[in-house]
Amino acid sequence: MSLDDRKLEVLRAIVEDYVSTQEPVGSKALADRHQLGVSPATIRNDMAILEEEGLIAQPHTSAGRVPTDKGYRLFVDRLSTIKPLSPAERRAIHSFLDGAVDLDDVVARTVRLLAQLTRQVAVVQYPSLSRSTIRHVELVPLSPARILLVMITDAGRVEQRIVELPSDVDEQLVADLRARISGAVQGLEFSAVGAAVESLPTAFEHEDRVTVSAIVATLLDSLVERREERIAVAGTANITRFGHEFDAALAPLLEALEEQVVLLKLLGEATSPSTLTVRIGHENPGQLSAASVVTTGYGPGDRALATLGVVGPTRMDYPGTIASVGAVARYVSQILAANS
Amino acid sequence: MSLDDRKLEVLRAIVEDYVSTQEPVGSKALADRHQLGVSPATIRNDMAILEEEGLIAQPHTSAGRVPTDKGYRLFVDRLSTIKPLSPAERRAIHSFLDGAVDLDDVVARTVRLLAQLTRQVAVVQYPSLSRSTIRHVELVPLSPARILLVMITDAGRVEQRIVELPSDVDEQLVADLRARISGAVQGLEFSAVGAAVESLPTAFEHEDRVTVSAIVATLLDSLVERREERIAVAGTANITRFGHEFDAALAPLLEALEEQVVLLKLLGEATSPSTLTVRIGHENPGQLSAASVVTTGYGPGDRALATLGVVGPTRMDYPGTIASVGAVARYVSQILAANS
DNA sequence: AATTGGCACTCGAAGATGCCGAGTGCCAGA
DNA sequence: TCTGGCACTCGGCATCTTCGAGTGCCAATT
Repeated sequence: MSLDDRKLEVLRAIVEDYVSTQEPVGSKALADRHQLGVSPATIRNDMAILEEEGLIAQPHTSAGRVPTDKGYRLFVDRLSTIKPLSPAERRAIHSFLDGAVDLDDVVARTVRLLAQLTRQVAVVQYPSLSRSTIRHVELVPLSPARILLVMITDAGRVEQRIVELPSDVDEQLVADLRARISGAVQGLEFSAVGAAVESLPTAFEHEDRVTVSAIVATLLDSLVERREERIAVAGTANITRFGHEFDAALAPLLEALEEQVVLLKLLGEATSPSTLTVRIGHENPGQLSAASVVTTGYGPGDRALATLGVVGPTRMDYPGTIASVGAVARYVSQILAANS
Repeated sequence: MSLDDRKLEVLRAIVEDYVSTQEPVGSKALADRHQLGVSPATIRNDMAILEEEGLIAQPHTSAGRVPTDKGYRLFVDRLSTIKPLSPAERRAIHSFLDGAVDLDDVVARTVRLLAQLTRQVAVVQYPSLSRSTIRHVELVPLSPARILLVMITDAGRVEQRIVELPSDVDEQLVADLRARISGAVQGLEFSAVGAAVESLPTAFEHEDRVTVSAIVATLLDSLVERREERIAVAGTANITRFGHEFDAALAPLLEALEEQVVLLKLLGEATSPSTLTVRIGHENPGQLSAASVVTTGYGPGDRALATLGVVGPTRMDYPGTIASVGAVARYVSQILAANS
């Protein structure tokens, strides 16, 4: 027996009720709260079939039904319509983000906004260096043997590193090198920088090559560094609302949220802002197999420089969360585009 | 009746047992586990007096005693000796912090180290700008109407801001201004910068004053900005170990740890690394009245630029925590001093 | 063939009950 | 001042009972 429309309707009703009440839902409650036009007994038969299909389950014999991960998956893929944001939510997004003064501020505000809108845990990756292009490179001599290397990306991100040189270096050389590096890499993607600067040292006098190599090496270093992937998290206090399934699993979850590595895996590859990824329950790596994750990419003008999203219980309001994540990603992208 | 030595010894025993077992401790257990040389009955009499003094309390009639905030206070002030760190802990501190490449890295490592050592929540403030001195100021023209302002402090912190100018400006003026600002503020504390640059615009041609004022204003701005007080937090997962008192109060605690304002109040004024502050229970502001906080200042060569510390349950291992916080602060201070 | 009402059954949640024992306070004696 | 003895209190725990929500199945109806 296949799943006719009414059975799917029953599944949708179960998901919606369970999300809002956080309690297993029974056939009677369903008949009362939704206009399905059939009696509880009929619904029971449908539920038996949905259960056979693995879409819903009973926590224990005399309880109502709860959607399984598979059930949520079907709901998200085929049954849910995008819930439009309320005017208040739209206003919140604009007023929250409009005051941002620089990139750090944009990210900080975005993550807090998302946490507040979705009442879940928000995660925002800083625009990735490797996918950004270089707007400007600067070398500033601090002392004879110390140089400040500054890089500015098209997303407004400023990276700086202090380079300790093996020997003193004169200002003329620095200025010269600055001009050459600038010329070589301006407008390039970071991922292409390596090839572009590789041959630079050979253009210099032999005695200067050590110095030049040191600077070039640092520049390359900072491309692969830990800071390349900074991540902001907010709304961790919301996990207390995730429900009793998490009472025992709080520690692993909190640990996961402090681990860069886990978070990066979580956010995954940046997708275009118009595509949105939903990962449900066991579709996530181990520590997070009881959670769902909604992510999408963002960046100036639809170029996905980084990923943002939220982490919540599998029993989350998918349509609402999806709408919020999408709207925020689009608006942040606009702001970044305006600032370039 | 005053508190003779044995009663204080009983209090110490109660604190130590309660900290290690997390359970109210009774007279019998005390007599068994400590060599007090008296019988349980005697201990009971002593406990009755300690209770009258408000140093210990009974959760309910037929339970053992638990130290009150006042009891912990007395324990910390007069009964606890500093617990020397284990060699393993010393090694951990060194190996953890020695690999740090720059200030951000030092802070990031410190906060994780503290969380790991104390198994509590660690909080580290970035070296405060206003108490730092300026090592270097740089102005980098990015485009005709855009300048990058970079400031480097003696703690190695690099602050940068992009200044949008009202009109184009030529490079000569920028270079000139750079030299003047540099001369005026180098070596000064940030808090003294305002007075030092105030009169700068008047030294320029009338037509340039608008530009100069804009740059000076941004410079002053960045002194009072939100980023002035960045704070790193780690070990939030440890709150799950804080005990059942916190089960209900998890959300407020997590919220407090995300709120800059609360954290700043928590860390308070930076004290010298040799002084250490312990705030117990209700001595803390509202949301944290169930927690204890151990903080101390740190900075290059005993100049307290910022504060670091840990937040834990009132029932914490004070001697151990105090030793860890102190040792970490001292070592970080050394590292900062070495880098200046 | 699908739907429905009826009905017996299951089983967890929530109380009620009773016991156990840790811990106390008090007292009389050393 | 300390100690052993003793009666008392009361929370925790295990056990038992009750209650009812929810189910599956079946025979009757459409």
